[in-house]
Amino acid sequence: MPIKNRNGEKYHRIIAAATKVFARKGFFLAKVSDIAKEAQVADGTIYLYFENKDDILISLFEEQMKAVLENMVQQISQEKDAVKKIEKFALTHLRLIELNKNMAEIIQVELRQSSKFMKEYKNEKFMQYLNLISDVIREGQEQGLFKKDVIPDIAKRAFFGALDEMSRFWVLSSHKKYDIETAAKQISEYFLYGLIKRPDR
Amino acid sequence: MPIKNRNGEKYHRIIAAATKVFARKGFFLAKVSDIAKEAQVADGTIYLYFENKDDILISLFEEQMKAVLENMVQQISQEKDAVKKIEKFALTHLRLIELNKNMAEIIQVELRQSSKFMKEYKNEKFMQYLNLISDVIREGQEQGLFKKDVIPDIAKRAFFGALDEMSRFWVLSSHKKYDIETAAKQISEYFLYGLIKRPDR
DNA sequence: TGCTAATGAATGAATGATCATTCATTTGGT
DNA sequence: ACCAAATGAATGATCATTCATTCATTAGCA
Repeated sequence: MPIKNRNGEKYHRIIAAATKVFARKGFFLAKVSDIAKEAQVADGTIYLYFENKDDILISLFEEQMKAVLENMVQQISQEKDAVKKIEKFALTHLRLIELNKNMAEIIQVELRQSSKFMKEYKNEKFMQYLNLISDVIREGQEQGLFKKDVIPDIAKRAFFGALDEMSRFWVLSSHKKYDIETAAKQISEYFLYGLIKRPDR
Repeated sequence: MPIKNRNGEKYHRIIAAATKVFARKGFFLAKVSDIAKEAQVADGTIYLYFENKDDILISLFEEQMKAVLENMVQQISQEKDAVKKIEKFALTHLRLIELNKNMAEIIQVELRQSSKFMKEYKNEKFMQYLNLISDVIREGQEQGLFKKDVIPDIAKRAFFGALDEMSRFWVLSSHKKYDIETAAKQISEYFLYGLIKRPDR
């Protein structure tokens, strides 16, 4: 009954297998036995490490978002300038997607659903990730760099959403017409300088 | 066997019921019998109008996206200026969300999944919707208004993603801290003029 | 050291619950 | 009376989860 060994290699093997299988089929169409097969364990073994199927998904989020968040904090802190931080965020985010498509796909698709089938589960880590953006924007405003009428809580979602939609495109269509660097550059450019040639204001 | 009456009132009642139920529970957790109950028909009646559960979802998309697309084309064509068109797009998109939360939720969550469990189904209408944005951007570039180094196929996703993430927030958190008009204004402002106070270029 | 007992991780077949779908029957309109 | 439309109980397939059993490892003891 008590779940054991949340650090053992088998635990991680199952997480890795689940990441693959969920990405391929989606949470609902993925069978626990698929995950077991992919991880090369017996079906029952899964339940020595996880409470149930939902718990696999939640654990997977927690594990990966923790890593993603830490990495982003680290990357951003290397830059002083708010403008550079925004650019770095975009680049780091898209690179991450490139690096781990499976995880990206799960975060995009299943994360969205999570609130629907896991009433209790609030994605704390994700909020923290989003708030990195608004913090940078506030910083830029304090430095007198960014317009003060920008609402950081709206801008953070807009910026994240832009990156996220771009990565959805990446993940779903297997062919990359543009490389990561170009996309990241473009998107931060839009947000920082706008589409218009010579702003009147 | 042959499905009848794709225009009858019962057909539309079922679509409406499905929209409600899918939005509440998500596609996979929604039971066909839930939809039947909501539509006040017998379970079996559903199968007089739809091939199967998937077909309900697909039909629902087709119906609603058609309306959404037509409406947006109409709204945008009212504006001459590319800048105004962008602003109008944002406002119209978010208003639509506000107006029909259930549909918005389904489009956001289930649409994403669709490619995973309906291999054949390519969301043509959605691509058309996205392309409205890139068309406007190209138009703006031709008018000499928008920067020529903006890549319309990237920008369309960025802009749509920004709006979409905003509406996800709306749909999931029931409390609206900011009104539609403010959000739409902010987001188009970011894209058009950027976050930075006095652009050097 | 050599032997037996105890442990608990791992297994995978069996269980039981849950629906999507079907179809024999009924209803209601003409 | 006829026929299409509608019904909803019955069917059968699909898994998530359980649990009796196996097996390798460790502990205890002489």
